[in-house]
Amino acid sequence: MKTRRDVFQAIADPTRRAIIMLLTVGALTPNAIADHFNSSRQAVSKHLQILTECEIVNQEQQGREIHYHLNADKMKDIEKWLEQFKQLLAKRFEQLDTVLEQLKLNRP
Amino acid sequence: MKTRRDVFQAIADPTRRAIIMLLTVGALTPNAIADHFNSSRQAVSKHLQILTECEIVNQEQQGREIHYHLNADKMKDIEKWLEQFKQLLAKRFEQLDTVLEQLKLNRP
DNA sequence: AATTTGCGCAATCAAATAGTTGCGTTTAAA
DNA sequence: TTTAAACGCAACTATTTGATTGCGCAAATT
Repeated sequence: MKTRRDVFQAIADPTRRAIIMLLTVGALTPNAIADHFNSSRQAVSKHLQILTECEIVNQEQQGREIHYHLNADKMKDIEKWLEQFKQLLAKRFEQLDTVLEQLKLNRP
Repeated sequence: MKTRRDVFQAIADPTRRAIIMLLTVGALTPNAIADHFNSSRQAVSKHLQILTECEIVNQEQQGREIHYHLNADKMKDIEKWLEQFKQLLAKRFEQLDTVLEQLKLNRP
């Protein structure tokens, strides 16, 4: 398995989903984030690293602290995919409609 | 990590996302699905197993063939989460708006 | 009846993940 | 200046994942 770094990978983990939610409110440091969970700082740090690689999060150094900002725009990738899916599904139902329509026409 | 079986896990893999897309058009057998990719039947079968456990897909036995149907409803779980996220984000901007509003009021 | 086809299942393997522990570095506080 | 806090990074472990191979069973085909 090649290491994938995309939004879908990012949100696959429940802790990361929680971190994303946390960061919607505002930028936080790894310690601040870890305080909200039962996770250790290092564990959070690893997730932040992945989220950074997925470009869902940016770092901002402030003195000895690093503030992690959410890049909410990246979440649109999920929306885009969902939209594609829904369009395909709609088309499928259109086809079904066509079939049903034809059945109606052929009725005696 | 306890094995999670949720929609987020299901869509984390690109092959599984492709399978989901394929199944929007209609139910297919593992072999039929495998024909659309460079994946082997067994590899596809494993993904189908996961998708089944995630309840994104249902099996329907027809003789010696098994047709895999998409349970499109399950995809709403993703939408729900995205919606939650967007609401949180909106609230954040509301707060920002309040702050900006106050800054304006304090202007000379 | 013999063969082929479609499939699940188990065993196996390499790579990735999630997590921990233990550094070292830089910045801030005493 | 010494000490403490906030990190990143590397090493290490257990667990999961994605994929392959080979087997066996049941349903079609011949």
